[in-house]
Amino acid sequence: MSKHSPLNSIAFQNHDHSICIDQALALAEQRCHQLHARLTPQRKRVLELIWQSHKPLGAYDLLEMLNQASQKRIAPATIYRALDFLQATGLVHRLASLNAFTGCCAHDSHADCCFFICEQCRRVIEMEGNEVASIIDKSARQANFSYQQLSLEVVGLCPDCRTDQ
Amino acid sequence: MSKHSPLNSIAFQNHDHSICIDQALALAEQRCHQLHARLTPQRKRVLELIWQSHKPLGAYDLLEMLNQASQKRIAPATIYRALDFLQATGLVHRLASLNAFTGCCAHDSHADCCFFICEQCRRVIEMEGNEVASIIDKSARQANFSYQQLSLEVVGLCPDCRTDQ
DNA sequence: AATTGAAATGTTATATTATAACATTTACAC
DNA sequence: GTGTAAATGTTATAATATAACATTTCAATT
Ligand SMILES: [Zn+2]
Ligand SMILES: [Zn+2]
Ligand SMILES: [Zn+2]
Ligand SMILES: [Zn+2]
Repeated sequence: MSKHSPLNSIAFQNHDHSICIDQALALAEQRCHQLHARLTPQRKRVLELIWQSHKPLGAYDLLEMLNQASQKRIAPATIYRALDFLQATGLVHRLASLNAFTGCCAHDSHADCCFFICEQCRRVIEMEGNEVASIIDKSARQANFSYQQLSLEVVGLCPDCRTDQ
Repeated sequence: MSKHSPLNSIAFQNHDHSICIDQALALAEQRCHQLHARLTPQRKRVLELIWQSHKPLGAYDLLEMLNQASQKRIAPATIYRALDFLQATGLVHRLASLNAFTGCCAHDSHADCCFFICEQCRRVIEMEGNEVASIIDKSARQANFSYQQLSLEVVGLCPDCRTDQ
């Protein structure tokens, strides 16, 4: 359960992050091809920036990074459109509690993810396959609530940062 | 399990909401007294506005309501300070996915709440005592993550709205 | 009752995040 | 190559939230 893959939520472990990046980009190409969606250079660039680390980035962070990298100025709408696309294709998540965006690490499903957010170093891991969804499902059924999507954001300290205390 | 109480998350059921309001305000008085915190008229007014329904309100909604009710103009900072206080005393929750605030319905603990949000009528119920926290706790231990607080927001359709489809 | 220090509120300005509306360019199917 | 839809550019603005400092209110102490 700890093979090196961005899909295993290894953000809190020491790892060769270039592999995360490579895999994420490869997945993006593949996914977009399947969906007949266009991973344009701009969208790809945004995805690359998001994958520079496991720390979520705000839209204006991305904007600044893009504008420093090239000469031409880009406007917020451009970033938000790229982010909309990446979310729609399941390549990126928005973390509501941070107003920030992070690459999707999930193997199977982009939905019903659970995020552990380190409040100190800001790194995030994405937990897949936890039992939360099924519990919520049960609970929703009891309440006669038709559950469509959930977002679970857990704040705390990652292994590194908790020992630094 | 369905006695009338705002503390039972009955937002999706027909109920006499004035009882919710009364109980919420009574709890607020009691809680603030215990904590030696001051439930000033302004803070109380904000809490009353939030409890007017089970639909979360944005800070600027509250601002507008306050400013229409009285003559003197109030600035955003005032609202946000009241909201900060109400959150700190555990009387109000902020729903990150909505940028909005809702009265706390929890019996015991203000923490680790789970919200079911109707995407159509906007009403929200707060689920307490579900098993999510313990699962997250287990999952966090496995990941060596020291979990401090979680927020779970589930979007879907309430019983009323799902039949209206 | 006057003093006083902390808490609460007022006030002004500004930061941060996100979207609307319309023009232009680009890529692809035909 | 032409037409069309998608993508991007551009400008303006909406929506949410906070910073910084002045003033007022409250309650404890003298
Ligand atoms: Zn990595
Ligand atoms: Zn950390
Ligand atoms: Zn009610
Ligand atoms: Zn509803």
